[in-house]
Amino acid sequence: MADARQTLSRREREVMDVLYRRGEATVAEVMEDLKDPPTYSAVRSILRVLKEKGHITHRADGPRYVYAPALGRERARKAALDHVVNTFFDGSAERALAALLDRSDLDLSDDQIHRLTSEIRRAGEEGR
Amino acid sequence: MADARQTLSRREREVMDVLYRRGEATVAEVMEDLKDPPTYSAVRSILRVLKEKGHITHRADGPRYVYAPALGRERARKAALDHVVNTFFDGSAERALAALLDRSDLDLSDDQIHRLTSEIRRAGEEGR
DNA sequence: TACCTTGTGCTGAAATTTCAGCATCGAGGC
DNA sequence: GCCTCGATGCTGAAATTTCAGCACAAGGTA
Repeated sequence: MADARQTLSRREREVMDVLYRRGEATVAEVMEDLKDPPTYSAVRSILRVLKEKGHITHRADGPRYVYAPALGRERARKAALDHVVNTFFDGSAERALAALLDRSDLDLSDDQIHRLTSEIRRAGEEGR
Repeated sequence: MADARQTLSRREREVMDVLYRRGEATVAEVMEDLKDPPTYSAVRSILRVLKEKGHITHRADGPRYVYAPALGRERARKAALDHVVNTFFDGSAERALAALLDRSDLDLSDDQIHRLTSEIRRAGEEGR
């Protein structure tokens, strides 16, 4: 669902971002990654709410819980890209591509260039 | 600022997204674009808060106000892309690129393929 | 002029979010 | 066996967000 993210509060979003970045995380790990972390209890509280809302799942790892996003990373990636493309690039994936290519940290090796080039070509030929 | 977005509440974010999408908008236009809009007053209230926080500016267009993001679209685009790349693609612009190329709505013409190919090549050669 | 429409400024309260504290439970060391 | 550490479940209150209403101003029109 594309707007699952939309319904999240500020803290909830921050926590979800951590989970997406790490894949899964304990409460302590979430706290580490929050730029201005509240208490342990507060983080747990937010995780509980997220669990209730169905945005995350948790499994027991020995004595503690490990939390992970309920939505697969693939779908989340697509949703996030969609949102950015629609909001900031007039829905044009091409423009988003161009902006990505402009990033200063994009250091492409010859191999990568080759691979991307053929991917672009393939996408074009398939008429997708 | 990359985390300007982070400090926004849910509604505030929704409104900011509308403004980024449209470039600028009146209160009525913002309402149109909100998927589940509250009253006119409520929207205005949020805009006032956003203005106080410095996230938006407004200019008078005849009898009414037209609101626009304070941060230029270019910077906002970069920040948004950065965030997505860092959160969902392990900081790898290449992976984000690949995901973008995978989008079903990316229907590249030969010209576009050509242009993108040379852009990628240029980026690689420049060692950026 | 009187009136209607459409906008703004401001206020306060409902609803939600955010947070911390307390009680409890299990594992491991002494 | 007992105690401590580190975890969870739960509760309630502070803080913020969200929202709607009211008063007022400007422009257009009969």
